[in-house]
Amino acid sequence: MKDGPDLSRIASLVGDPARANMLSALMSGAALTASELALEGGVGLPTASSHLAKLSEGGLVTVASQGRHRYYALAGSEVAAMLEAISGVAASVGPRRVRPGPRDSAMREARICYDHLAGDKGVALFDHLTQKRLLKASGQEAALTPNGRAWFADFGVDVAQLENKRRPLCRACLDWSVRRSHLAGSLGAATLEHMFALNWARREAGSRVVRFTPKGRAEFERLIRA
Amino acid sequence: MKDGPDLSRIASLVGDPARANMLSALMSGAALTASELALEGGVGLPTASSHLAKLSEGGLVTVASQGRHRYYALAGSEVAAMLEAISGVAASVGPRRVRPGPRDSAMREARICYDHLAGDKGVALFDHLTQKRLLKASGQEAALTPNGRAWFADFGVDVAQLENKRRPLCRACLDWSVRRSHLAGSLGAATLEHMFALNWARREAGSRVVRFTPKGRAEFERLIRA
DNA sequence: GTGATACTTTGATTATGATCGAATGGTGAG
DNA sequence: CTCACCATTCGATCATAATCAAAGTATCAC
Repeated sequence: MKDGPDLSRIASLVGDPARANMLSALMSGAALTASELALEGGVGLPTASSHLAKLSEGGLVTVASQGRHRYYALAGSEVAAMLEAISGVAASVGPRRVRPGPRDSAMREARICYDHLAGDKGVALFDHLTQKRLLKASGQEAALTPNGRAWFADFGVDVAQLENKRRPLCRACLDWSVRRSHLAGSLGAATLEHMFALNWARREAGSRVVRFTPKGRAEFERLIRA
Repeated sequence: MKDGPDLSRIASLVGDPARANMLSALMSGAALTASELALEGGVGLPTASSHLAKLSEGGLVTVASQGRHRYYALAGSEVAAMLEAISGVAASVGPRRVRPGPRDSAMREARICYDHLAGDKGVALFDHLTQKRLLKASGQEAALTPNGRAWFADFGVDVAQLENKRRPLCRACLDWSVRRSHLAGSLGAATLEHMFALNWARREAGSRVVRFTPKGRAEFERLIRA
């Protein structure tokens, strides 16, 4: 026994309902204050503070003090990917959630995953990119082809600028609702950003749901049919 | 809050040290009896039994009664993938494991992941396959090209027979030590099986470590250099 | 049948940690 | 400087669940 890294240490951090809810909220990619997270977690401020200290100590979240606020955020996309993986299992072996509900179906169609697009729409985009050989994916790695570079330029995303950053340009992130990959990395983030700028979609306040406008929906369809 | 599936329910199952050790042991892919798992978990038989009941109830493991033995196994590769994802985070933000130790480096080189090859060797194989366009991977999905089919036939794996099974032929599984993908699915399992049959490697008793023989190491090198 | 083995259940104990009220430490506004 | 606000720390309470001993159930060997 005691092979490999200590699973239980990390898992038990996620294993508390209050902390799990906080982490879910942080999956939106936004940095939230302790009070906001207390609300999300359904606990009092002192309790939330103690939880956040543990998460921070455990390396799952980072904290940035800004004036009298302290902003908490996920420690990285790796943590986000892990949370998606757990969500996947929870959904498949899950408690057979009785009524999916409208919020749930909206989440399945399009949502934020850390900072990029997930759900049916995210997977559809990823599929299109790989099928048209605009993107070459192997496992969690992914790389743009020359054609892909042109495609994104045409769409309006400045790939060259993104490449200067330390963060990987393309990543494949496993989607919990569809169980297939969607585009992550700085390119994934920039793409979603651009869709917001084009007014194709907007975020629903206080949730991970991304709502497409009728126009946006049509344009998106056109984009991935072309 | 209460977006998506219930993370904490699953995570808390993995969050207990005894259960985490048991699950780690099951990552070897073998089905183990309750007494063996009690040993792995470092707890008494009654305790282990209670843990196993919870894991089974939670859908993480399956149980098969055979005579007076009850064999427990991971519920599926999805659960295995989740455990690898958690391992990845645990390793990266980890408790700065002081001494990696020989066992650890052996695990990094080659180990069993559920039923296929993981570690440096597993990733090297996967890289070779995708680079030579023998395998086309996109996210967690992967598909053999015609060339790839020939390559595996040449190696000695009967692909056609594997395709009849319900289980997917190819999958990409994220490796916790290397953080890149290795080959999973029935093809991944059959490949490792064949390597054992060729005497290229054997399993170390009571652990996930796969030890390559000198001959096996050389042959493997040749295989992925060709 | 009897005894032995493999496992689960029950019940009681104990330890861990989640929770909140009250007090404390910083930060910004006036 | 003082007040208001955000957040953490402390202290005490309380609930959950991990643990094992002992008893119970089931299967196999003979």
